[in-house]
Amino acid sequence: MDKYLISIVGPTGIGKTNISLKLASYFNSEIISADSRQFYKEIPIGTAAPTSLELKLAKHHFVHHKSINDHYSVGEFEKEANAQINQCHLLNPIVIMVGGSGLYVDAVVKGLDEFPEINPEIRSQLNNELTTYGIEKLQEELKKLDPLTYENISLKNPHRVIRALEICKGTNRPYSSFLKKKKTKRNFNTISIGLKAERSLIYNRINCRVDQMIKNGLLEEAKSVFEHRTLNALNTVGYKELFNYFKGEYTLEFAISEIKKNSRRFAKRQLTWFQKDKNTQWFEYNTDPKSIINYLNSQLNKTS
RNA sequence: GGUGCCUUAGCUCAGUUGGUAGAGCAAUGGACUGAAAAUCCAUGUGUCCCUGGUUCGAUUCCUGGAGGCACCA
Repeated sequence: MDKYLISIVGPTGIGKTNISLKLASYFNSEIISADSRQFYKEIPIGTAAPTSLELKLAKHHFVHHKSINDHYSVGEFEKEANAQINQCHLLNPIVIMVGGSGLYVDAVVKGLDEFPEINPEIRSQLNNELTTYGIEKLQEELKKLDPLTYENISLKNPHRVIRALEICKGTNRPYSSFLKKKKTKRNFNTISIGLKAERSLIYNRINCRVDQMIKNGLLEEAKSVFEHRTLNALNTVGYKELFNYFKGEYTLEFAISEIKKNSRRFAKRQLTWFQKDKNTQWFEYNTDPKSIINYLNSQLNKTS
């Protein structure tokens, strides 16, 4: 039988974890997480990571395998996840991936171009330049070093401009010269499943889930990592707002409503990303898992 | 019961010396190649409370009504 990766996508709070467990149980599969915040073991509550009980129901990878102090990137994830999927395929031709981070999902399914490691010093220098001279200075630099990228990216987006510049400076080659855009060959076929729901329903679920997180001890969790608040891993919905509360800039009530709002906006961005992929088969959030399994079986038979 | 003020976008409100209206927030659409729960771009959605009157024309002025707030009884 061919090897398969079943990729489950959808906005935050729609029930991806639950479906992934049902499918894992049916196919006796292991689960790869593609969630850029559930990697971090210090922040399980605010990231709605699978509970210890759920983690016991199926073997999970890339959940709580990193510390907020670790450097991690989508490039490393792509390599590790692929290695892990190949490993899992030795035991079972079907592996399940769940995740809400579109870039991370695509990295595994579609692949990224190869970039060399860049000394992090370069990025922090560019960030200093940004704060002292403004984005225009960086835009001019990019125009000189890589006119092609200058034409193609959003120049008002500091992350994009700095990423391109750090490659140019770190390699003495234009960023654009690394973009091959060739189809990455994988050892497996991917079947994409999307979970959807009416917008108002998604928003209600998000609002309720945030209240539940507060009851489950999100404040204590956020407090315990407050001293590390400048780390990238903590530039995360649910934490940054509470940090403002701890600093006295927000009332608790306002912080909570901001968490809800930012979660809603995050869900909207996820939908924008996932809707692009025309290969995804969409199901209502409350679809009986049996229907999804039927669909998957029909796809598995078709291609093998 | 009396007096005064208010009623305009989902919310808080501005405004039109009479020519059917605009801010903030919320919301919506989009982008995305190692920061991605990050970062960035774009977009105004409206019985201007109702009813008559004046007027070429009323959301705006006037009459009456409804609702809200405050003070006085």
